Amino acid sequence: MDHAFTIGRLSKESGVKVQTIRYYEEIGMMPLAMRSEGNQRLYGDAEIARLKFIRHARDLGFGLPAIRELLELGDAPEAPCAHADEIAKRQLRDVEEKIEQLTGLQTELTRMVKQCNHGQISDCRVIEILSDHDNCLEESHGGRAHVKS
Amino acid sequence: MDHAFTIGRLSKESGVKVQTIRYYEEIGMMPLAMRSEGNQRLYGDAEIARLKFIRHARDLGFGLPAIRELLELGDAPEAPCAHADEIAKRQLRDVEEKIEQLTGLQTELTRMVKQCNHGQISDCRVIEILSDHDNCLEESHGGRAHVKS
DNA sequence: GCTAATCTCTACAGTCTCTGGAGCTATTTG
DNA sequence: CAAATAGCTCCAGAGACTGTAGAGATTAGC
Repeated sequence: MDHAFTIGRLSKESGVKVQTIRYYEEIGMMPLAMRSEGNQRLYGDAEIARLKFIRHARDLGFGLPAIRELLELGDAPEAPCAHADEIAKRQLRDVEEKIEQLTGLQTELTRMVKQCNHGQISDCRVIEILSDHDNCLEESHGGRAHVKS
Repeated sequence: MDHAFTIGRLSKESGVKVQTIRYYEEIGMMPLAMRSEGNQRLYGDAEIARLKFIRHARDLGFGLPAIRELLELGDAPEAPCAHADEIAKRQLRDVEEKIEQLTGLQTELTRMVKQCNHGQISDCRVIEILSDHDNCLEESHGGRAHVKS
């Protein structure tokens, strides 16, 4: 935990590319790293965890602004609750919604895999099924849960 | 079912923006549309279903390459199941993994919201939850979610 | 100690997936 | 039939990377 390492090692440990790490630093998702005598970035274990977190959250479909908020919850655990609570609640709603939708897809994919028993996919109904799910379409907040808006 | 309609109606019915539909055509996610005398694209019901499917899958965090694969399952209904089965299983694994991670995050966020009601978030473990997931050796394929909110 | 291989640095161009605008044409409707 | 609406193509830009070039830093082998 003591000896710092450079960006290449951080990249390997976290699974985030070197360029991406520098990009995250640039946009403030990662703190400004200490520098060595020769101007190379130096990191510790905390950065590995942070990057793994970002990577997973990205994989789960969160946008960087959302992830930034989640990171803030961890960065300032002593902060007054009002704001954090609001963020946590909003993220929680988002997460619950994602789970719900994914569970629906899981069901359909499972059925499909079952139906697909080494024959032909003559009645593969993924498209039908997913496109007929009108109920989960009109979502409150304009559909895609992402940045922007 | 018979009368064709133009892109605006398709957009409304599917919930996908006009520009995005044209973009999908450009990159081959949607077939080249027939054109009217005046060069306007004409569509039928099949396109509505296809676009709804794409939209849902995007909302769920699938990348276009993955969606393309899923669409192929429906486009080639006479194809032998082997490959399709494999794709479906892979997507299913991906979905299950996401659900698992999201559930962990959900638990943590719920806990935080609860704690918030009583004072402060003394130990926020959001990062830990999502950063400790080493077992899921990041896999490429199409899981990437580029949706941002 | 010197050199070659291997990072790392900055800066900037390009990709992917949309999204929006300008300027013009087609269609609908009052 | 003119105005409003919708569509067309082409182009720019945003978000989140990804890759490349050229120069400096670090390390490993001799």
